[in-house]
Amino acid sequence: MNVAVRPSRRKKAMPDPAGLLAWYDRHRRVLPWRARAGHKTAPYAVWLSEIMLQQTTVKTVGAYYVKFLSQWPTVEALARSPLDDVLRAWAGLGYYARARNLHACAIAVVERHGGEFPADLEALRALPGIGDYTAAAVGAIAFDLPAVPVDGNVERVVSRLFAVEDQLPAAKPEIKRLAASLMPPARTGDFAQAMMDLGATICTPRKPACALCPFDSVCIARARGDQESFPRKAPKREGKLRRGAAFVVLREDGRVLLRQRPEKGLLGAMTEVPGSDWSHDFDAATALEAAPKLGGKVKWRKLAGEVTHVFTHFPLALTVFVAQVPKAAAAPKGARWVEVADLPGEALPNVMRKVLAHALD
DNA sequence: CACTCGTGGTC
DNA sequence: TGACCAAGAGT
Repeated sequence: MNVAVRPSRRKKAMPDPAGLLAWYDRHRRVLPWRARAGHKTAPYAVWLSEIMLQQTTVKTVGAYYVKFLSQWPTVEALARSPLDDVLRAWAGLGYYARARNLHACAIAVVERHGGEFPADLEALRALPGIGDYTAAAVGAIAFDLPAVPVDGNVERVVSRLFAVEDQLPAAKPEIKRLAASLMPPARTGDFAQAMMDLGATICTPRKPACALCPFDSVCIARARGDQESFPRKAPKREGKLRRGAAFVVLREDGRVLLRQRPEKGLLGAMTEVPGSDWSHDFDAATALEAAPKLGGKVKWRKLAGEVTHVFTHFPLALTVFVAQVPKAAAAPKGARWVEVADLPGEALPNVMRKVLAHALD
């Protein structure tokens, strides 16, 4: 049998990870959690950065990362700290289950692993808040384990390199296989960060800078000229508007009434002003039925306009009511009075900061 | 698999 | 200006 392959039908050369590593050595970004070339960031710091970077931009994470590392220099310190302190420091960063899992993970690392992150993918994957991506990222970046983390950047790079036609998320297994096929025999941590830097700076969602890409000559989508069409994605449907009421109670001594949200679910365990449920059929005419009970007669003033906010899966419009109460007014069960000057330090999600700004302006 | 879960920046 | 996107995990 003739096994010769004619040049015209020869497959394109495979992407060479060594070329990517050489590109990385010249163009790697300087980031707060990234050690200088040839050095390793401590596993705790790698883990902290990876949790914060989940679905969150590098720019946004920067200040939070520095603050956390300063306030909790070790995993033991974080594990010892009350969850509420962690939530206050996390306020504004979003996806608050990450903060709850971060704290739970710190405790688990102390209890299960003596305060040292395990250099083992399965053990990492078993910790709270660590999924496939983060286990591979910490394993590779902190320990150079043979693992390829696949995030949105890597999905984009790989789907273009190989022109993966299947839509996300169905294409994830294939993209993971293809990504793993590129893994170099060493420097897996640098390779992981190189793929992400490439996706963030060259292989961008729109107008990728292909001429500067180390994979330029081997990228199938680039050869076809339809790079921007990858990765293919299923259209996502939009959430319906929900409405609700928020109640800002201002006591004569300059304090505001706050309470805690339920531990799970939307904005779980975070602080809020009292309010109604948020629903599609909210009726502003009966909104005051949800007002906090303060004893005696309370005169509610409905503010003009609404506070709007957009969550990932639905937009929200809140009608804000304000009331002034005497200094002697007691807080309802589960609520507490907080000085206006102390509001910045509270575990208030941004939607609640918008409400307070609207009411206290 | 489909859905929940925040926020800020970009074009 | 609204839709998309950002180092995803849990259920």
